[in-house]
Amino acid sequence: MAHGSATEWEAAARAALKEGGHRAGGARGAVVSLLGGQNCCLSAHEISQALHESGGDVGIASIYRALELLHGMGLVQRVEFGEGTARYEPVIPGGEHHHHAVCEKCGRVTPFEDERLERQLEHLAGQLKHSMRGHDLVIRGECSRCR
Amino acid sequence: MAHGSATEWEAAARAALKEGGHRAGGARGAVVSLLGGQNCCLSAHEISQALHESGGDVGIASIYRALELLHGMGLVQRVEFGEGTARYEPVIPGGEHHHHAVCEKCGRVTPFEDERLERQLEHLAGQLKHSMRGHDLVIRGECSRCR
DNA sequence: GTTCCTGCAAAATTTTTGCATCAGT
DNA sequence: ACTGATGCAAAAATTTTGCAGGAAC
Repeated sequence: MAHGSATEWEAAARAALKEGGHRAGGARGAVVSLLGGQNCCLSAHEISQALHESGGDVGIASIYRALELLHGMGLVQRVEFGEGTARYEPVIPGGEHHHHAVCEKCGRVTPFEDERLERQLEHLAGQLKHSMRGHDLVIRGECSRCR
Repeated sequence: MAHGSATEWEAAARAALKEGGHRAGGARGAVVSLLGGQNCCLSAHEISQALHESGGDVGIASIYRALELLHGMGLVQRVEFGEGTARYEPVIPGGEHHHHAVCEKCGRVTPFEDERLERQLEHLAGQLKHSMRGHDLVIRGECSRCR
């Protein structure tokens, strides 16, 4: 079973891009590298900032375009925590998933995973006769530190 | 156990507003009435349109303000399906929850609920030492019609 | 009469698009 | 060279805020 490490994702993403006839130099490659070294979600603005700090000079539009492409290929997942900005994180298709607990007080995001939950979601999707290309679960409340 | 009907929600919402010293005439009352007759989620724009069609004349800013207040009181839940716009739906605090399966092809939203899932989420939040004021689950895929 | 609410308009954000230029194969 | 990618700037869309007038109590 796939373990889903960040580096593995980068390799998978580059392979999938090449497979689809897409180049991965310049801006798109920078986004893939950055996301590959990331285990949780980033906003477009955070990606832009991180790349600038690494010396790269990437237009925000290219970041959105790269994310849109990767999202369409199922390589990144888009999540939204109610801040008005979307966040993106790497996902290996068929690999393991993780979910997010968001603190409404301090904004901290705690990722977690649970195999039983995954199985249950498969089961529920089956009951609805709905295919499941992905899913996203957010628990909102107060984190262990703020309580 | 609460059954969570729409009308019940409207009564609960009006009571909670009065309790909190908030008025519910004009724009805010119109939003509460509309949401009360709704079993699933609406965007701010859809609310605005629906109210205009009912002859009401409600500023979009007041809709956002009403939703913000209701959200802060835990009476509406904010969900986001990756369209770039937020959607809002009535929730009775402590009442039953429902979740959403979104079709990536036709956009149709299928609400569903599952008691076992709720219990499992409680359990997971406990493990994380995270309180759970609310949660939101979206399954993305293709609906029964599109498959 | 006082306090809160509302609508309009302007502003702030986030995301998308057009287009000329540049880079990868 | 050819095709696709990039960056800039402008546009579009969504959400928030300021403020003067109006409604509720």
